[in-house]
Amino acid sequence: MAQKKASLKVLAAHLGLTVSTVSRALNGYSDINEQTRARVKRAADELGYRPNQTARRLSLGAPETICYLMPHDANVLAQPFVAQLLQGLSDVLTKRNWDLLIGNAESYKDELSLIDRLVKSGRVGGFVVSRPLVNDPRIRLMQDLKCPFVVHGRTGSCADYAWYDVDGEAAVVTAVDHLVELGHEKIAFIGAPNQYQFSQDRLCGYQRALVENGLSEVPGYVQTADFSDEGGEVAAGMLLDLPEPPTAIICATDSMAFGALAALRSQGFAPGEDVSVIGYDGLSFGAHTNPPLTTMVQPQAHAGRRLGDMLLSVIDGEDPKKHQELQKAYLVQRKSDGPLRRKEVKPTVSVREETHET
Amino acid sequence: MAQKKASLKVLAAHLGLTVSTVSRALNGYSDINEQTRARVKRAADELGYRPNQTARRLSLGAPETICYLMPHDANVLAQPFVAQLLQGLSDVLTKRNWDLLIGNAESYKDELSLIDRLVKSGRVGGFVVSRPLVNDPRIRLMQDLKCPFVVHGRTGSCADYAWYDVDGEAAVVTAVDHLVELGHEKIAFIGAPNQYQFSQDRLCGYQRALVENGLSEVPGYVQTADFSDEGGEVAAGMLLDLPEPPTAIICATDSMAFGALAALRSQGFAPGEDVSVIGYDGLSFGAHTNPPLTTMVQPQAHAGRRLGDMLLSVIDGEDPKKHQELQKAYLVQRKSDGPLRRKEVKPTVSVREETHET
DNA sequence: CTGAAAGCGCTTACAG
DNA sequence: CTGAAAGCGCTTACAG
Repeated sequence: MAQKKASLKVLAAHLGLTVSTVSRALNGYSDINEQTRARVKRAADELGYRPNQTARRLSLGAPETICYLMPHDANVLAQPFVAQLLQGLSDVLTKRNWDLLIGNAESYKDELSLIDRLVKSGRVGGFVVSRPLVNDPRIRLMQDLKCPFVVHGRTGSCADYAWYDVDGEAAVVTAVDHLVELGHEKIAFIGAPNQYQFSQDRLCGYQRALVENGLSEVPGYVQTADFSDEGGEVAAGMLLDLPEPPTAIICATDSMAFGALAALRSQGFAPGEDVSVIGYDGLSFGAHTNPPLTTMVQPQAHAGRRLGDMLLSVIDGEDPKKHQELQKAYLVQRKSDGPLRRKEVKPTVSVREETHET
Repeated sequence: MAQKKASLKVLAAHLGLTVSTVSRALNGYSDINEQTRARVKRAADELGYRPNQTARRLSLGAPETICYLMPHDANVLAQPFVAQLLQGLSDVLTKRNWDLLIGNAESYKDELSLIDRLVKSGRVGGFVVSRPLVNDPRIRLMQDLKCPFVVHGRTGSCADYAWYDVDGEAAVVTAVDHLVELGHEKIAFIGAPNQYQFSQDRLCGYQRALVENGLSEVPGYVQTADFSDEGGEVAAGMLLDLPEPPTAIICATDSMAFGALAALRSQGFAPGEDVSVIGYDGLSFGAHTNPPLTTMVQPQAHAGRRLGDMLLSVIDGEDPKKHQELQKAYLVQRKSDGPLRRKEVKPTVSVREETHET
């Protein structure tokens, strides 16, 4: 077993050199005799020396650490992207020997003070923030603090900072166009809470696509729900209770679409036949719903790595405006969409009970 | 806006005191005049002073940071518990002003060197490790390094360290008993890769329950698959191809159960009627499968907080053996289980195509 | 090419 | 009750 603490001092004593020579040898300074450097490196290996990062960072005046701000607003379980994002971020940071910190607060207010503390206490050199609000106080704070950051998503005005996003507006246009091609005209939309920019984007896509397809918006066809399946179920229920229920429903998230499918089935409609449903996210789990969910897939396998690269670039002093990346979502057709049934849609099957969690 | 750097030195100069007095005033030392302390605190507030944690930690010789080792073995997306766990951990740590670091490696080998580096470089004072192997080299390493840790799960010999686990053996016994009550005798088991201790535990539960119910193990009734739905689907397919296919299948994870449901449907069996399926995890998403999945629910809402509390206690010097906690899983019945059909099970429905992701 | 020294921003015995 | 000083383990000008 290696003995407890292998510091520069110990190494230096062991080698009959000074701390400063050892440090420079290890850090690749060119003014060190190559023979000396080799001796130092070997000794460092033998003693299992690992430079104390705390001391190093204090000396450098750089925390070499970035923080991922965990989404706290909604059910975290409905956000399977988090683990994947963290892996990608971590991959990028580990190569530089930087650390990835988790920032977690219970409210936006707490989150602001967390950010302030992390920056002013010198613990963090940059942030990644997901799913921003239309007008996001966290972003304003980080700008005030002049702390580098990159946004996973965008806000209303996103010209001045680095971001990585998927084009939600275009994606929903794609979904509407697809439904129109299938003959649908009564197309409804279940949106996410409107404080989120992505909710706005997706809603805009819906509205724009209606116009482009010469359809007019039917009162009551736009519902808003929280991210959960229950939210989607309730909202879909409202749609079905309308005097003229829609023949197709687009949901702003897959979770909500799961709920919409449940609502349809429990009222005796066959999703994908009587009423089409299209989700948004591309959760792999959607392959297992009843019927399997047609959805707009977000290509987010690389989001974490891209965000990490962008943030490191910004920290290195590059212009954040040069790091803005918009990805496209694409339609994956499973079984929850289908051609319009020309006859009037009425529940024909007997109403089945579906089990849901309490 | 607060001016850039409010250090102890700046504060002290501002107040006409020394750094050491200011430091002690802020840190609640009793030998400070209360009036002075009040002055200092007010000034600190006004200047937006936040103690530099890097310096503090260097001085204290304690990183005040713990690391969560991300599972890297399987599809991270199939591990929705990660985000929840991180939140719980973070909650506990934030209160103490400790940091939560993410450790991520691509292999166990890399992970070992990561652990070594994090400990020896003084960046981390403890670890949380999930889903241990039967004989886990990470645990041995942390023990060798004398670095505090807590295990989310257990290994074969778990007497000497702190852990938090759900009793997988008991859970599967519950599942088998339930199926036996429903009249099933031909009960199969799809296990997870056997290097994981939890796989062993759940398999043991299956075998023990068979014995306790006077059933004998049928050759081919135990399949092993990776965590994915595809794995479960393939394994279930093998079971159905047996000369005497089972009438009930228990899966070691919900993901695998999703695949098993798909396999059954694609071969024309009605899950929950022709063949019962019980999963393990309690993913809320299981309410949306076809049919909704009956499953053993792990109560893991508090896992993160408990693990955090335990780790902090161990770091504080408490005996790890005193921090071992075994939770019970419970059965949530949805629609994928049902009474044994006494007649011979044959696919009667025409074979339907199910869509899966590529 | 190597060494002696100052400094990063804290904490904490030790004086007075 | 407050101050002067040493130390945590590094980095990095500055000498020689």
